[in-house]
Amino acid sequence: MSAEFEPPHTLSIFLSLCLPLSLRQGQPMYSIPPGGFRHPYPALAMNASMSSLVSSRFSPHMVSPPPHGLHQTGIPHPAIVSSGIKQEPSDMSPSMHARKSPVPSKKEEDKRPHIKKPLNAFMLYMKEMRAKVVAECTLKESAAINQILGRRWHSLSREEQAKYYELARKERQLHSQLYPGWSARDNYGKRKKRKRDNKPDSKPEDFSIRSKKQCVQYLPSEKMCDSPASSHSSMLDSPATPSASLASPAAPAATHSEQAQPLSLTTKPEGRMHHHYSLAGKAPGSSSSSSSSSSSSSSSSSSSSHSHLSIHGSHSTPILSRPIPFASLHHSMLSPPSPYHQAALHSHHALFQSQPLSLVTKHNN
DNA sequence: GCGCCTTTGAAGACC
DNA sequence: GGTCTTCAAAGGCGC
Repeated sequence: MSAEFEPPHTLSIFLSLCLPLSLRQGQPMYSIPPGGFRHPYPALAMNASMSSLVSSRFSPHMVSPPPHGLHQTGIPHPAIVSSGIKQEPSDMSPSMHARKSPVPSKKEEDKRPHIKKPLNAFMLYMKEMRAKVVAECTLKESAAINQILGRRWHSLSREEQAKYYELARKERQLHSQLYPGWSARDNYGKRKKRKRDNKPDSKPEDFSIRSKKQCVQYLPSEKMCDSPASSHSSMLDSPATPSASLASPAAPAATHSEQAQPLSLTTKPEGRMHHHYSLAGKAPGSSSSSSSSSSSSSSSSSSSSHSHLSIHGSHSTPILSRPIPFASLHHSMLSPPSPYHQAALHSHHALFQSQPLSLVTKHNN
């Protein structure tokens, strides 16, 4: 029923969640990409200002008042796609009914609309900036674009990042309001992600050797795209090896933010996109990991192309297992994950700028 | 046509 | 509690 087009509670939720947002004050938070925009919460996109507040995750046809439009529940979430992954919710009859049936059969489960995860801050940033980078760099491959965006992300000011953190937080809130029962776990396995190294005969060091292309090498010098390239290049290829920086106790005051912050460090061994350092008591170059340019990712035996940096061992021998994005180094280590920690962050700003390479090592208590 | 690549962040799973 | 894994977006490319 279209009568439910605008569930009051939904609107109020949206308003309470999103309107206070002091995003996009100078510029549109989400520029409209060539292909049209996708709105995260189309049902809530009542007006221009609102729609521009939230990220875009739905195709235009979703944004404009759909003929059959909204689900009976009146809460068509952008994150909803029909069973298949990466599908546009064309005939969407969203989510809610998935949750209505308490014990869905397997068949129903397959039909169950796919409620996507809310975008995190970086994803929101990417969505906004992708087109820009594509235009600037004439790059098309997302892998390359994402590399650039990743570095740009870290070059953002605290305030700028905070905007996205805040938006992401609100998105999560809204998402949870709309889908109280939803869990990220619901989407597990729906992506048919890459096959892990669970092949019985795959050696530990094999999993890093992909027959497919490693990834797109983005050439910084060719374009004005992203100067940081040179910086991280110098940063990570520099004598100051990751281990050196790892050894740095770093961010003494960042006690709070150390929690569960995925640490990343991507190195760019000449000509390669990255390889992974494993510092678990071994030198980066020793044995499995970075000895060759074969982009060996030793990390954990089961780790994928991006496992997290984990610092463990005797609390003094950090292990770097996640590909460490050049610029992300300092961010991961020094910057709080969210605006919630901005205060503390603020005090670290100077350090952040002057000490790009440093890791927060866990000190045993 | 599916999956990988690549990025960061959030959250679930696991130990 | 700490670590690991998966997924979210995106589009070119390999198989």
